[in-house]
Amino acid sequence: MEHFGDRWSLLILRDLMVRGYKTFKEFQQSGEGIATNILANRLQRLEATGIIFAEVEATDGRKVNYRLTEKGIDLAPVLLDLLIWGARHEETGASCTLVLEMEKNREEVLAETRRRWRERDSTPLLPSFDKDGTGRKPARTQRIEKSR
Amino acid sequence: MEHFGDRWSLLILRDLMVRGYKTFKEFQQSGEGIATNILANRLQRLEATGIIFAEVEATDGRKVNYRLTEKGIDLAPVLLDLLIWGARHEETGASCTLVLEMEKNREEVLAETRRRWRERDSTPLLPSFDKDGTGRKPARTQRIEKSR
DNA sequence: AATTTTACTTGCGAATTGCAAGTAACCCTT
DNA sequence: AAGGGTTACTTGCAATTCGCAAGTAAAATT
Repeated sequence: MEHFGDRWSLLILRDLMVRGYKTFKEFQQSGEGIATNILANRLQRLEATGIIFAEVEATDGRKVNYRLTEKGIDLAPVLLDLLIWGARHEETGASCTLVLEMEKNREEVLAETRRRWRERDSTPLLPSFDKDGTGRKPARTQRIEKSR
Repeated sequence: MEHFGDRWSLLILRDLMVRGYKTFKEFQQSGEGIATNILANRLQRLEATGIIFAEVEATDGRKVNYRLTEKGIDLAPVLLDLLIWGARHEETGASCTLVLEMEKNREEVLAETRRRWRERDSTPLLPSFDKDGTGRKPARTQRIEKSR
């Protein structure tokens, strides 16, 4: 529990899980403006506690991709519940209705999230975080809903 | 999400929800040793964001009981998932097996937790936190399990 | 009336954080 | 193959926050 007792660790995990961020630069530019020394420190700590791990990208030796370990993937329920709570009680801009839809399909969404992280598919969980205009679908959540 | 971005807020909420703590003094003596000025500040912040509220005890004008609002009660799933994650991946002393039992009865445990908080019954959710020797049962979790 | 209990403040040194700048390795272009 | 750009950090310092010890005020107990 003490791993999340700071301003940034939870936000980094959210970016990792919900948005599809992987690299130092992506986290750094993630809106809230984390200082680079703090970001480096938090990534180290999360790695030291076995929640994430770093791997150098094969095609580009500069880039380090941060990914969730199994221990990190197991935090998915926590993050999802936080997302749901935020959607219900805070104004999170858009995507409230989508998140609250997810609540009904909690187990399916979690299974899909876990599956995607295991096979290193880091498509954003929420479409509002897919701002690059590629139009990728955000996790097939609608499809999941219908397939019950 | 930024409400929990510090070392103590989550711990206070855990004490409030899982242990049955209500008063300033209980939080202060809660093991980890929070400074009184920080505790006062965090209680104020949690109250300002509508997660808890303070009420003076009727029978003793000195005591202030901190209680969860509906918004705070809605954080129960997050805390439960954190508890489960901790039981699985960290050494939490005792009660690991009990917490992992709760995972199977997630909905029942949550319903019971919400019910108890609504009617202001602050019996500790976990027996390891009932150290006063009164021998009160810790939330009837066994009973819940059998009543499926 | 005096002491104790409870819930806080206040002041100050210590630790943490944020900001700006710098560095090193790697890639890409010419 | 040399220069410039990109990525992932580190370093130094100022500003904020935190932690500790002590103090205060109101209510209860003796």
